[in-house]
Amino acid sequence: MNVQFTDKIECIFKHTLALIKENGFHGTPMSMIAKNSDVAIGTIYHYFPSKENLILELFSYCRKKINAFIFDDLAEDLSYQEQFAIVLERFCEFQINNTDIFSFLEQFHNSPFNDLAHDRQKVGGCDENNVITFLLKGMETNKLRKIDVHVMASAYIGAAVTFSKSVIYKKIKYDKKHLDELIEIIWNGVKQ
Amino acid sequence: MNVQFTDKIECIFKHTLALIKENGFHGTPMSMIAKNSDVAIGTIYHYFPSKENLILELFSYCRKKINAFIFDDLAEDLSYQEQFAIVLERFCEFQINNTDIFSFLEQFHNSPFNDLAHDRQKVGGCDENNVITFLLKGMETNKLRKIDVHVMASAYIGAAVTFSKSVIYKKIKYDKKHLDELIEIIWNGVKQ
DNA sequence: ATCTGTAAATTGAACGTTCATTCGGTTGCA
DNA sequence: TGCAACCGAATGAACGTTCAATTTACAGAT
Repeated sequence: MNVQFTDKIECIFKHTLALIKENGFHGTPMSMIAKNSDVAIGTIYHYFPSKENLILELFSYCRKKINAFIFDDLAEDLSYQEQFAIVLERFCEFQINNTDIFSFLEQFHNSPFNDLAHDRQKVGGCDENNVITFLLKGMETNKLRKIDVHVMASAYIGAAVTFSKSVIYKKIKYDKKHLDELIEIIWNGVKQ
Repeated sequence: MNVQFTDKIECIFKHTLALIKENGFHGTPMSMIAKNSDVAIGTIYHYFPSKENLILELFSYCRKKINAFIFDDLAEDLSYQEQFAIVLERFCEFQINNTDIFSFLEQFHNSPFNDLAHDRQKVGGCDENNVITFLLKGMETNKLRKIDVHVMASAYIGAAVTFSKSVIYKKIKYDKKHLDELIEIIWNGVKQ
């Protein structure tokens, strides 16, 4: 299967995300994906051998997007604490501005599809290795307390995921004040 | 619809949970629920007008269970900090020991069913009001910092949910040491 | 430029399966 | 006797997938 994304495949991905956010996995038949993407059903099956494979490829596509957004161009010259805040902020920002991807990833993680994804290295839709590596670096340089890194990652990512959901469901307004409060809670909890 | 749970309805609920955890919403037909519960399909439709209604009632059932487990008999004579730790611990313990309920609630929250649940008061499957009330009490008595209570709830519940997932997916061993680390992170982050 | 042959892309009607739901009938109990 | 609980084969709609046919893309030959 071809994996450099042509316009057509990207188009199918985008409409699939929108439909799944609206109707869930089961609620979005291939026929609807085809219609919304302005292609025939046969075309989708030309690129993806099955619906399951489409979902799996879509998952991989989403994961690349979120990881690139969070970790690409992470200014190495900033202090660790500043980077710590930026990663959390980008994480929330991505989820809040890409609710269809966020919704898809959440559904994916809590479905049997999750077992089919070969690489199980993930927390909250984001490639876990990047987060773990980042936190370990903080421990080695004595910026963070030395505790189990997966426990720390739970607090870090878990807070971000739930905060984002609260914003999306309108329980929290997304502004700098609230974000800074969240970052401060976590930083106070994990700093050396 | 009758809502005092007979043995039969409880049996249907239990098997539905197990099946949904294994196969997801779409992967569990009514016929399979009937077979595993040792009743006829017609019997299920005698108690529930539709599959959707069954899911909705099941959601309500699960929510009552988790709330009762966490907040019933919460010793009022303990210090606030001790209660803070116990609520978090019970939250994690429930999820880890009831993975089928946890899995169902996670799927439910990230599906279109969620929009059908009338009362949207929830964080991480647990009735939000209880958590919010508990945290507000901590602020009023100067045990907790006075920041937006929903932000604090994000950190509190989010950490617990993600921690539980990490335990379930075997990234963290569930023992007192790890749990205490998690509690300490959050407590350090929010204490006055 | 024009033609030609081949492979890739695209189409959508048709197929077979699965599933939620129905309903006419049976059992058990008050 | 009546009513609620219970049964499961039958129904019909929805869905994933197939495939034979058609169009497009394009390289090489003229």
